[in-house]
Amino acid sequence: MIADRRLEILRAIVDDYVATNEPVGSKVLAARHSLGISPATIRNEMALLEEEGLISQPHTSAGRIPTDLGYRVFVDRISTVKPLSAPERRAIDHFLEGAVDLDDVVNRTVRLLAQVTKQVAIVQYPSLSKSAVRHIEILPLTPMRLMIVLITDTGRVEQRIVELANQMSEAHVAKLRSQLNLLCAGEKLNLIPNTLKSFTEKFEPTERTNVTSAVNVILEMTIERSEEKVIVSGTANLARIPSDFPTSFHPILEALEEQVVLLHLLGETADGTKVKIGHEQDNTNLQSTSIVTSGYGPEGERVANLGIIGPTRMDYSGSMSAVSAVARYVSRFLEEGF
Amino acid sequence: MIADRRLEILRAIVDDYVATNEPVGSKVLAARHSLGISPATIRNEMALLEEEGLISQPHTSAGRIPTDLGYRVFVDRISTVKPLSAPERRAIDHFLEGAVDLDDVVNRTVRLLAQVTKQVAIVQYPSLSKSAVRHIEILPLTPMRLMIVLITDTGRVEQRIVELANQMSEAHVAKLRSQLNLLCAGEKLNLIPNTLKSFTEKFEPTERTNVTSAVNVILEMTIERSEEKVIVSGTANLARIPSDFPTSFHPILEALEEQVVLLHLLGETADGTKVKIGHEQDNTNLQSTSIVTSGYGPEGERVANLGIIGPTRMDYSGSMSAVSAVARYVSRFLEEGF
DNA sequence: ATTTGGCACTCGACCGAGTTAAGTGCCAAT
DNA sequence: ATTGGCACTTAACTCGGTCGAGTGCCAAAT
Repeated sequence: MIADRRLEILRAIVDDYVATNEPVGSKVLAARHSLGISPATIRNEMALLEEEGLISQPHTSAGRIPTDLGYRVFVDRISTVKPLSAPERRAIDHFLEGAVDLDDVVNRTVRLLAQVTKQVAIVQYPSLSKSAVRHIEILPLTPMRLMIVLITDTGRVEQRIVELANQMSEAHVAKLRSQLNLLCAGEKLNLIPNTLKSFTEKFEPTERTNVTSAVNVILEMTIERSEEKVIVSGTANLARIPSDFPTSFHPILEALEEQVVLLHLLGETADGTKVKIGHEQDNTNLQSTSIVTSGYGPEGERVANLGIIGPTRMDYSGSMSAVSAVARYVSRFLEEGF
Repeated sequence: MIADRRLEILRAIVDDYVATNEPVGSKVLAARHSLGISPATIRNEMALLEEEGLISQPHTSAGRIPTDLGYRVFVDRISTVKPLSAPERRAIDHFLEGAVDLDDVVNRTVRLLAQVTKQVAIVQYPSLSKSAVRHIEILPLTPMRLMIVLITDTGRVEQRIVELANQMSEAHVAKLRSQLNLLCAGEKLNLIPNTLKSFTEKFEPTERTNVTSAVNVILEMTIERSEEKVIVSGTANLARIPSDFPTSFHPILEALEEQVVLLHLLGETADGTKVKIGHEQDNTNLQSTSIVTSGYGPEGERVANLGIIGPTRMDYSGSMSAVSAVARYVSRFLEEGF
């Protein structure tokens, strides 16, 4: 069990280091924070903290900086929820007013998050697989071509074009449309494959090839896109980081352009705010960054994640508050429908 | 009139400087390029080039680097179309195979462009105002709420939700839908406001308020979004630039996140490949960057721009070839419909 | 009239030695 | 257990000196 005082010192180190980006020594620590304790005592405690692997020295005659483990302890045991400032509060309470569609919601959210946290923000689109079909629209473009539009109850719209093997009359298209909607409307996307299993059997043999092509495309739309979409904002904030640039910079920018990597970073969708620090996350290129995420969506069934990514040396309290506040607000907004 | 030989020297300077990122002096110039001329003569010519403002010295005892004006002359008078390499050629010929919708086309394009040019690529979505309505779909979500989906012939889909003042029956919705499509199908988006001018008059007074709300939303969809969408890829390539980072970096990343700024950078949509070098473009934060753009879209009526942005010190020949090849290819692809 | 080699000059980049300041660990005293 | 004192370590900074790439100019050569 680590003594309380030692934790208090760790907090002071983290605070100072985050603020100044410089290894912090015993003297300044004693001066800046009034811990009624002399530098010498602090030195002793620091030696112990180092033994426990929570802090380390870049070189012999320098101050200490927190290790990943140190940040972890800080996040889990020390950091308190930092209340948001009044302007932040206000921004979060209003940023979605007048949002016009899902794209708009997601865009506003990611921008706000980047602005408030001064980090790179990431927002995942509400996952298709957990949302439900609102409507399927079929439009004949030419007699041999259909456009299929899938609209979900989260307001998302997907469209796809089907090439047909045979001509298809307006009447047949209308029949297909109404049958599809009859079956699928209100159905969760992940259940659609099941719902449509014996769908083609309702049609006469001559129509079947066409219907099958159409159905296949619809299935693709529901499944394939469960590889979800992610958007990013605030990359400019990276330039604030004073780290050793060319080295640490390229991989981060690269990761931010790869949907797959980002989805992996965001991780499992779940309630609550999660923090991944440095090496805790397995992407070797991003081991000096930390990620703060939170699920969002209707109560009980979080449909997607949002979060921020920044240097391990970040303001965890502030970031966590902001991320969870934004997640809460977006959830509420989505629940009410817009 | 500038002598040919002097231009030849300018070309050599540009080539070398782009390749090495180091001011180039008379001696290496004579060595690397076989211009059958001694360093001393080159020095004389360089002095003249400097007088004309095409090159400059960072400090007295350094080599020369091209000025913005120098690059301009290079681009206008010297640079030859650099043929694409075989792999580049091949990549460009196939990158759109199997593209599934407009988003997909734009995404693939921007990524390819970034990859081929090793710069940051920017692609503007085909502009709505110059495309035409394919279909307008109206879906009743609840009796008091409609979803309107607008599909254009470029394959773009926009959706919006309308809150109604009064209930609206299925039959009325159907009437509205068919009337709208009758009038608007095939119509250019920018003509829609005109087309719908006296549209409401076709309806009975009791329906009018609802119809008006719907029409207003449609008008919004056609007009408001003429502020077009732009997407970016290859920001990671910025990290390759060896320039004085923190200074020049932040503003670029910032610009890349601002749709408005990007649209301004892309400039007017027009045929042919255009180059803007350093100060030629008025954004004070981006004066050490150059932009290579080209319009794309169906022959004769280019509907949008695409291009790349990079340091003034860039491979203009290569970039221009790549940008125009990609633009040509995408145009063809869009023309054929996909 | 051009081109060229030679030469003196300039100025940033690089190197090494010396100094400084921050910080530590340990020990003896409180 | 805490503290002040002290010797020790080491990165960062400063400096003078050297080096080398590059220039401009001039007189000789073509």
